Amino acid sequence: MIHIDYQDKRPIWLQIVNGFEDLILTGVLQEGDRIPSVRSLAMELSINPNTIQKAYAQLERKGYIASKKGVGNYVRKRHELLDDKKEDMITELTVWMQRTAEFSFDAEEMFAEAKSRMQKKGKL
Amino acid sequence: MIHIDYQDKRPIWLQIVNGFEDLILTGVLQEGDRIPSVRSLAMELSINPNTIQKAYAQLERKGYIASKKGVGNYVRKRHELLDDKKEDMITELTVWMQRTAEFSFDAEEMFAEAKSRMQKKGKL
Amino acid sequence: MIHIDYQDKRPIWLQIVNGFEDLILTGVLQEGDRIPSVRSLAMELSINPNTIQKAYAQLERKGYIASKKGVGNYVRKRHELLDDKKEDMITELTVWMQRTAEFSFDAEEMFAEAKSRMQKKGKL
Amino acid sequence: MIHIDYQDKRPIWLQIVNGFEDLILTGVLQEGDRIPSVRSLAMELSINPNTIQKAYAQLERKGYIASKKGVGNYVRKRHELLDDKKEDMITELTVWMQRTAEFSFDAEEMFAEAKSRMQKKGKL
DNA sequence: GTGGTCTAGACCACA
DNA sequence: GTGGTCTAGACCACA
Repeated sequence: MIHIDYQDKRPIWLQIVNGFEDLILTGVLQEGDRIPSVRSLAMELSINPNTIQKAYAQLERKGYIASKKGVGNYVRKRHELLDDKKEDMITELTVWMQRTAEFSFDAEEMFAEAKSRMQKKGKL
Repeated sequence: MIHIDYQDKRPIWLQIVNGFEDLILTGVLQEGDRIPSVRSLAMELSINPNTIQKAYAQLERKGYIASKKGVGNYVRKRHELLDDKKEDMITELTVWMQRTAEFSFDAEEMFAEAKSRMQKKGKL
Repeated sequence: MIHIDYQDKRPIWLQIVNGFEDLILTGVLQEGDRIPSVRSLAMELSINPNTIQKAYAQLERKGYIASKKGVGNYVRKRHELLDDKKEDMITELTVWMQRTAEFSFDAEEMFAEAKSRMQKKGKL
Repeated sequence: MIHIDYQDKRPIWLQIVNGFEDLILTGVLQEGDRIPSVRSLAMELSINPNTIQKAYAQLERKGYIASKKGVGNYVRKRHELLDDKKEDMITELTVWMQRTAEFSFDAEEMFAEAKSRMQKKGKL
């Protein structure tokens, strides 16, 4: 389910957080599903349990999962999470757009260019 | 000229690098201009000279400035740097757009929303 | 593995960078191999950890190694690096050749001479 | 006669040394010619006389010029200098060739490539 | 004075 | 323990 890339600059705990976020937001993991226990995932990925613990704590803080002591960790409702994600991504884009203005770049033109690159990639 | 924010997650040397990049790319600092000496900027910002040194070494590596022992640091030609910056920002946007696709978000709609937020900010 | 020559004009950090470049390009260090930790190499060579740190940062920037906090430094893929090296060496040779032209020397003749000196050395 | 490039990574004194070496070896400056006095060249290039002094001392040490106190600096015989230069360049090439061997590159092929690049440049 | 290198040692995030 | 950042301070070449 989760894959760790040691070349990736992100710390391992963040890769795990982002991995579960994606699985939940894309619907692979559904509301109410149980995710692996700290210890079993630690075994599976050959990683220190502390690192998994840190990732799960973060996921809970962000509202993606709920932990029940002695029972396990469960995926929470997805709809609001998606809205949050969208909101975050719009904020990101707005910051990006402010920078284009700073350097007098044409945001529309760059948006079109990015879109065409997406399509080329899709065709590969 | 340069302002350090200790709340900022970025290390100090990176804030300095980014600060000068902006000053150069926006044209505040022109080709051939001399930037403060390692020691004088260190004094001004109450920062260790080694940290400034690291930032300046990075700026030289990226092609923003030319360092000469016993002389100082000078701003280099700006045109190519701007092209590089634009290219980097398009790449950033393409990555962002790929994520919208992942979650089945509508990139066009979000782009329009970001644009309208920009305009609102401009009116404030 | 690495040897520091205090008579060498190059700074220590550069000697370390060049040392690892050679070990990687010649295949002594293979893709995925772990190189010594900053502290252990510092101890071994009786050098300040900061100096090793600087060398490793440079190696990462050049694409030779990947650094991970709390994990270590690992050798990256070698093929593209070799191509880069070859390209650099051709550029060097081209510059050399331009100088021969400047003084009306015969590059072919000098190339032959260098080759014969190589062979003599090989026989020693 | 001499031109200083502040973008050049070489220190100023070395640029002056290399500048005169070229002028002498290419025959622009002939045996017995007088080169500018320390002070006049310092004035002309807007450079500290100490820097010129250092360059001239180096040139004398290498055998390119002879200084006569209170009279000036004069160019020495050229033939042997040219031979020295050629010898130095062959040594350089031999070192380069040893590195090709280290990485199992084909020196002949690279030599041909460098030559073709020279020709392309010549045609521009 | 100016940039570049290096040591000694501290502190932090990550694992 | 491991890499990354930063301070304090010294020394060197260059100008």
